[in-house]
Amino acid sequence: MARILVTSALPYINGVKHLGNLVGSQLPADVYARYMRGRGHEVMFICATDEHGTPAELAAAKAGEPVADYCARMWQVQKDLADGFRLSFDHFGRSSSARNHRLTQHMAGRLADAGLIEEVSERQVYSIDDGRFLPDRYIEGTCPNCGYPRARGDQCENCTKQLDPTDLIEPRSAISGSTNLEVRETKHLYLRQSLLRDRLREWIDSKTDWPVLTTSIAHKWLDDGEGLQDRGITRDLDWGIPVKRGNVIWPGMADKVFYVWFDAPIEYIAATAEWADANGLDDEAWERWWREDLGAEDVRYVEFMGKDNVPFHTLSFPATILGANYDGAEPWKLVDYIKSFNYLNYDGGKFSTSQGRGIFMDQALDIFPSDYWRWWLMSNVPEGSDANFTWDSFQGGVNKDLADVLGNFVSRVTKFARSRFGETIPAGGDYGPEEATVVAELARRLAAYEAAMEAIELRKAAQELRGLWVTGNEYLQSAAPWAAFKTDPDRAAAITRFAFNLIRLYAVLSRPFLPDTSEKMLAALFNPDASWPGTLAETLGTLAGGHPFTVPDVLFAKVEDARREELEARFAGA
RNA sequence: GGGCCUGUAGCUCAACGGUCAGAGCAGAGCGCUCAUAACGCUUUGGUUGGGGGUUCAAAUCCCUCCGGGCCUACCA
Repeated sequence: MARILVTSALPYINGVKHLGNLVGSQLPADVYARYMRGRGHEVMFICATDEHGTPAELAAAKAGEPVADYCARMWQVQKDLADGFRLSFDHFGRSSSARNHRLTQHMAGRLADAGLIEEVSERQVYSIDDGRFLPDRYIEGTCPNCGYPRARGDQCENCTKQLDPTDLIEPRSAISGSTNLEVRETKHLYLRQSLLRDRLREWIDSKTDWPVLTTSIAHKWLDDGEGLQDRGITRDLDWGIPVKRGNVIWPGMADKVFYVWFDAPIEYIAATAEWADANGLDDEAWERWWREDLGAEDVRYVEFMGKDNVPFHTLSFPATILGANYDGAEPWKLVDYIKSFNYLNYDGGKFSTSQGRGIFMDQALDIFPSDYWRWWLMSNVPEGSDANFTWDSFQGGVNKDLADVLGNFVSRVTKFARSRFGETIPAGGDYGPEEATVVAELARRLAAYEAAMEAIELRKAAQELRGLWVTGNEYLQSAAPWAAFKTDPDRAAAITRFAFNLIRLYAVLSRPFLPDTSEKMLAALFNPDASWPGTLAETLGTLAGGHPFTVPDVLFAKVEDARREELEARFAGA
């Protein structure tokens, strides 16, 4: 039994996430975690809300709430949606937790001890009316290059020129519109990750099996311009983790907090500690996942994220991990595999929160059960390139794959059996050469499915899973128990029994993708053994004659054309 | 500007130097009647974006041109 640590990129706290966010980290991570649990491995699956930073403060202000209250409320909203999509986190934490405060401060202290922290004095724009420093992109003004009146302080969206906030003509606060701005001197801590450049490169170069998307982004950052740049890890904000060096005051850093991108990945570790706390366990329970000197030497750590997150996970966070072990005293676990994803578009354009374009997690669950979404999203997950959601494609995937191939298989088997033999699986007859042929075919496809899941090639895995379902329909057509019933009832009984065992097999194999449906299928069989198959010949004998069953309700309702058209219109956007 | 990815059947994708370039959907025909008018079988359809090169052999490697996407470091 292996031990597998799985983390999903942390969803940001400022509102309900859309399907593009879901498909790029939480959902694939869940499918992988469920698969590994199904194989009998010990899995720790961690996620949390990412709660700090300027957008959280602004969202709270807009909602008229104290930021702590806002975050607590939004955490619950996101938790409920995660439950709705059946995301099987062992713990869904919060980056604002006491655990993360302590651990982030501890890590910063270790990095300072290692000589990897530098104090840098810089000039930042301060908005007097807003009472806060403004990140570059929260300053608007006229572009000095093209005259676009709504250029942002980091870049002009119109002419794409990179800007410095001080370049802007008539700069104003993007928050309040105030022009009462001034440049102030402020001191910040920088993580000197440039000093770790060679070690990071060596480490990344050793990961020859990582997705190209992951390594190419990492290399880009290592080699671009003058190479890996040091990064500021503190901010002048109220909401966040106070800057401390371990548990002591950091001179000159009062009233500052750590940068959200410094504390967010550390929350992976802290959330595991939160998990231990929530379950009444001691520190050893979480340390054995994260500390190579305390039991984590055999852990395989896999991270899931969208491509925008890759630089932080390939460079900054590893720099923190490596730096914190400068003296060999704290060997924290480095990631073993980074699965990164491209973006999901909505009908040819980007999902957009501000324009109300696309589908958000809460809306999705109001429209269709989570398994419908899980299936379409995973069988179209943007692995190789950006993918595109259309209602037409969604309708096709649900109707053909789920309703026709899988759902109808369960329906035809259970209804045939009930009408001919009653509500117990028929005894009589034996499996013959036809079943042996199907077992061989299933074995081939199962091996391909397992290989794809091990390699985290999820589109391919979904295809192989569908192929396994198809094999059931092929078998029924060829064995034709309805015909055999008239001449050789024992033969019909054997075919039917075999088909019931296929239903059980499909329930087990489909569980990572379709947890609710899997449960319904097993329930219709009165919850037989649901362990992953060893040998197929053996596993297809699990259900014997006399075992009771019921005909389940239709597993997947078809998406009608009228329904699709209605949804297309409703989600067309502003 | 620079870097990376990408262009294969009407659509979505696979094939990672080696048998006639494959699959799902869509289209056509046949079969079955257990089933959500579901399922199965057969079949139409491609000068692999264009051009050049390397090789016994190229969708695959190299060069070039054309198209699409992403990233480019203080939003997270």
